[in-house]
Amino acid sequence: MSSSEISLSEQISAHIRTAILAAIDAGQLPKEISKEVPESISLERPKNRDHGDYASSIALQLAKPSGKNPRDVASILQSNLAVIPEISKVDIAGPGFLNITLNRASQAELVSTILTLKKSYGHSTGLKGVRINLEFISANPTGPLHLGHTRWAAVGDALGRVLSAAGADVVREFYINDRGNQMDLFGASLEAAALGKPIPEDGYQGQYISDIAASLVAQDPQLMSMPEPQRVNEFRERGYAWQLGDQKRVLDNFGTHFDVWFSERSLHEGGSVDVAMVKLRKQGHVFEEEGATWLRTTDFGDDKDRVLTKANGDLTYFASDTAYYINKRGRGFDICIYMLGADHHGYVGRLKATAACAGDDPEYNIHVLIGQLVKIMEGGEEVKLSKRAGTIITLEELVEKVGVDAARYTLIRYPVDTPMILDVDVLKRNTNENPVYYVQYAHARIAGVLRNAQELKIPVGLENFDPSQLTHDRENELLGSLAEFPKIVAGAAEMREPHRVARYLEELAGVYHRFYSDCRVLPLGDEPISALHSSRANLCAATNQVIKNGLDLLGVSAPEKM
RNA sequence: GUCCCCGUAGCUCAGUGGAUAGAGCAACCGCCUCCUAAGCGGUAGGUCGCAGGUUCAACUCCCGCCGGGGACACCA
Repeated sequence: MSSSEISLSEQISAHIRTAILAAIDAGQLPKEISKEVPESISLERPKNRDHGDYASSIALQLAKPSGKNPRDVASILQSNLAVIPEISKVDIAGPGFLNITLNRASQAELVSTILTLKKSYGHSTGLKGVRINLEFISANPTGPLHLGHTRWAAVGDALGRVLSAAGADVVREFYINDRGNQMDLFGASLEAAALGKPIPEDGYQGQYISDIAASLVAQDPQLMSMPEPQRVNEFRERGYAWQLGDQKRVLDNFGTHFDVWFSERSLHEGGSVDVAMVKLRKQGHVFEEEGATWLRTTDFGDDKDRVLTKANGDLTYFASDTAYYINKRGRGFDICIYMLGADHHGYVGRLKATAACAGDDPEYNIHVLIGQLVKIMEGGEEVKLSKRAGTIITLEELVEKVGVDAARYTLIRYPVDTPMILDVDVLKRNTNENPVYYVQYAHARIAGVLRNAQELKIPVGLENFDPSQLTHDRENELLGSLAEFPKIVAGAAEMREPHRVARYLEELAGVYHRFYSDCRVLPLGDEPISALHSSRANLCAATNQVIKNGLDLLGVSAPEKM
């Protein structure tokens, strides 16, 4: 790996570690602290610019074990670090922070790195070789995708992209609950609607049922004259196909794509349930009681044991879920990520216990994300949603109102474990209130500058880039932000929190706008073209690459013009 | 009753144990004879729900309260 592929902060971090070990060898620090020295020294970017480009609190951490004053420890490290070429100065501040200021030219080399790596700047290898099954949405094929599904459609897709960028081998999977009572109710509801009869008790209401029924009959009028039970079965199966096709179409328009559409039926027909049962029995956590077959999930912290097979011989949904998990692991996935709605939070304990019953590590092999509710505001008040009354907002309706970019971006920029309120009126506005425009505008603005640079025949490209030109504080700030990107992406992947990428982009856009107001990129009037113009244009190009890469991770477009 | 999530500026919310807790909006004051003003600068706004504990260091971790939301089936 060439040095340009290791970030400057990683190099500094490694230098600090070397400096500590050297100090121990030289007897400046006691030998006993060797085991206290972390594998990688964490650096942070100080909020306050007076505190340098990077800061480390390592001296504070090592002070106690080495029996020294933290400022003395810092002072020993300071002299060992000062000789490193990339570092221009090291200050000791406060109780013993090491504040490191980088040599500006070496920091500016980042522009070359970004413009060389292009799309892959921000990719990492933290999850290399890890096979991840990412399951999200998994709606019943009995109705349109609603607001809750939409949150997952955006966040799940972004998480998939982020995990891939971190090197993981990701398969996105949609589990189709196409088996059981709900499907029968769906079929019966369609049939009733077609015949003009009242929808059955607990059946599916809503205009969409009559719409589907009508188009099924229009496709094949003979449906109406079929004998029972064939007719209701046909309504169920054709309705299923219609609805699933509709969900696929809507998700496709939304930019969310799945690698696997996994049918619950296939789980049963393919024998996965039997395989799972055998495996669980072998692990010794299955027992019979009161005529039912149970899984002793309480062995692993669940609050009660769960039924696999009911007394009447039917399999429970829990049995399907369990078999599905074991099936995923059987397909070679190391980590199974589930993205579930808040109403499923009771599942977390049992899913983890299930994994443990199957002999897996519930802390590693399975990861459950619980998404909180999305409320929607329009015209200054909350839109009351009720499935029964048919006032649901679908993914498609939301996209019609605000567009794919605004919908995706807004849904992604909040952590999923907090309830969010989505204000339709704000999303229609092209102002700072709507952060997606703030970020996209930065991209469009830079694209405009670069177009002008080309027209003015300013030499761009790396052969015209001189890092020593970039000495302005704003340039330094911008370079610092650009350097953060790979860490942000890796952290977002590790924590399964794609919203961190969105927040970072807002920060980066802000830093760029400030740079833009203070640092003129293109020559003014008759000013001759200089190396500074070329170097700044390259800095702009690098910034745009990073914004583009970030927006790509969110599935949001990066417009050239606005 | 048990479990999960939340409580940070007037509002909507960020904040992986670090220094003076941040952003956008709303309020007020400024900045376009020249690169996109969908932008930038400034002022004002805080007992980080309350009380303990751990730590050199707590909005962050632990314990207990208070307040808000949600979940608890041989339902799907």
